[in-house]
Amino acid sequence: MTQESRLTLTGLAKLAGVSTSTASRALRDNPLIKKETREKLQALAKEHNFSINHAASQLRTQKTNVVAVILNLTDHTEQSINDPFLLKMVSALNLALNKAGYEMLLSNSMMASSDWASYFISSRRADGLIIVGQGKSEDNVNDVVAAKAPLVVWGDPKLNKKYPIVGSDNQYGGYLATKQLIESGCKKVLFLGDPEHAEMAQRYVGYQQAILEAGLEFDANLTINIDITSKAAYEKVNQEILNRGLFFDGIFAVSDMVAFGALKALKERYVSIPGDVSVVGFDDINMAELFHPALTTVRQDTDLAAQLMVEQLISQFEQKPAQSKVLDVELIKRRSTP
Amino acid sequence: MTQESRLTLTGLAKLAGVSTSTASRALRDNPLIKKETREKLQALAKEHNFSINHAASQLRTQKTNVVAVILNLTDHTEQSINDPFLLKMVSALNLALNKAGYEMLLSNSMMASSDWASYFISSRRADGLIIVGQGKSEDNVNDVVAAKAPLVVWGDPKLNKKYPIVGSDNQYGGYLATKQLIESGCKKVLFLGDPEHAEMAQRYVGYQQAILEAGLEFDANLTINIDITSKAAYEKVNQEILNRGLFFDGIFAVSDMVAFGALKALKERYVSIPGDVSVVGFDDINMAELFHPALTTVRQDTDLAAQLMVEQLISQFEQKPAQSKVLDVELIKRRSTP
DNA sequence: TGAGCTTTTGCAAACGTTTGCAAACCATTT
DNA sequence: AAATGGTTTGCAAACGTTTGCAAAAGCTCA
Repeated sequence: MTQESRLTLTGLAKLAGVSTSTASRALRDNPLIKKETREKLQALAKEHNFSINHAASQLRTQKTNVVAVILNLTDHTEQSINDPFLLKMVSALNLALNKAGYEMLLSNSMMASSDWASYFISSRRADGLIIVGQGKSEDNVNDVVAAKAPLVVWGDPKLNKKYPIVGSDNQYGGYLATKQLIESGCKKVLFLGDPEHAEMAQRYVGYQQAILEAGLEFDANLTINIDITSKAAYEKVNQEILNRGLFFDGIFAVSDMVAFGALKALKERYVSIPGDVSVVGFDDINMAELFHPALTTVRQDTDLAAQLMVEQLISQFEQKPAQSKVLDVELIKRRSTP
Repeated sequence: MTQESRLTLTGLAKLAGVSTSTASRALRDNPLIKKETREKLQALAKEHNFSINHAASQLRTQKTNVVAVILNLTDHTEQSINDPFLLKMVSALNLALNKAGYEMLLSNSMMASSDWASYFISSRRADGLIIVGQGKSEDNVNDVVAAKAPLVVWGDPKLNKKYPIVGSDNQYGGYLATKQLIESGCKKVLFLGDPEHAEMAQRYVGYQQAILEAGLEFDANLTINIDITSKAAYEKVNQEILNRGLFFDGIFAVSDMVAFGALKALKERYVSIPGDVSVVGFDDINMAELFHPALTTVRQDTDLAAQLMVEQLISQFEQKPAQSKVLDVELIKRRSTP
């Protein structure tokens, strides 16, 4: 036995010579109860190392104080679970949730493969859902909306959906990145990423915008569609150079990891950076500044993002309306551009 | 209202024309119930999108099916929450737990600042605890042990504690890394890390062992004590070179992140790698192979680790004894050593 | 037909909280 | 001394499951 029959609230009450209801109220610091009584019980609880049975409390109050965070990576073609940016997001969410008094239940999309709403919400495992990544399909998310579950999504906030989305200003980010490359003298800037993925699509729009604005002509051959992983980037860049030579002088990589993959391929072929090719990434993960050359990139503020997502979720708990939020992005200039 | 009064098990039973108890058993596929009845109820449940109220179930069964994972990072002097290795560990644990039918409650040490056992276990938030990182102090962990809570720790398994520890063979890892450096011709190998941190201490032992075995003499000046972050490594290596010149020809970095920091400093000073200085890291995070030069390092198998930790925890749930487990490590030779 | 089995179902009592409502208490005031 | 009003407490009924035990139903065989 791990535990000799645990002290219960009723037990604690008996110890203090009061009723269970008084004990309950006292521990929750309800002002109905005389102050001395409250203090006495709280002290007693501490002394006996008592803590409320959460399951019972949940059952009675219908509140779990838990938020489920789901990494929505439909399959291998997308950002991998190991993408540091996603993990950074998770850890920021963890912090923000704890600060707001919620626990975080972390789930990959395996456990509740499809029906998130019924698995997490109607089964009372969590009060709300934070879904990281819109992925390419939004069926899962729509189901959650249909079930009227409290929900916030990390994705592209410009999309006008029926649910609140928090995300960076991806279009402007793509614009900034590409503009920087063009201003460094690049004439043929590669777009390296997946233009069908919601957030990346916006970055792609920004990329095109910057090119047109600079009076350059848009060349579809410069759009390279790959999975958003360093591996895919490495392999594709390698292969492209092999097949077509160095037909570009700049790369806008849709994420830092993609940029790293590209850089690796370039270095192996002795392409000078930023001499022959300049590179700009997206995210500003920790590694960006450690890398050699330090990566010029577009920073996304994960801490603020997490905080906003939690705010929007909590406001739904309180039956208040929630809104999508657009986060400012910032270009961080380092050594992969001249 | 998010939800019109939810369907309950009793409701479902009524719908099917059976008693609540029958419904309960049917859904849990209890062979006591006739097969047709079971199938009928399971179908009905699916149709109405019913799922058991987890809180009620928990209360009745005293089982949560949740495991709390705690990142035990005492303070800023230790590995940061952003260390990719830790995050990789977390994601591996998530997978392993889900596979075993458990949910993962992720916590930094903020929420339940000290009394983990009472916060998570006696309050029935989780069935067991997985603590990642022994840190420098084990007071918290000892409290959990005293409360007889099911527990597994990721750390140094050679330490003979009263609780099961899963971890790599750190001493052998340190030995392998250092031996590799010496065999590459290094005569003065730096130990870069924190020799007081449990796991690192073992790596340090291995480092010394390899040096003595090779007939070199141990030089305390080559032990550089720093926080286990890339930033600390970068700054310290920079400063050391400034003060003492290039007084070493090899670095055993206690983690890949530390290695990256060191590499950055070396590159900025135009030290050739591995020409002038060879470097070996520890962990084999994804970035190790993307980095330039690709990092020679000692791989820790996080997937296997996670699986073992979950196994050892579950065996405690079943009142069976649990043991510490030592994981094999493997030297991955790349380009930062000749 | 009914005794004796086996299979299948239902009753009712938990699990440990929280909370609306009523009761008890206490200090004032008439 | 009783009525008044405010403060502090306790009663008892939920919340929605699970499960030991007993009862009902179905079957076989004499």
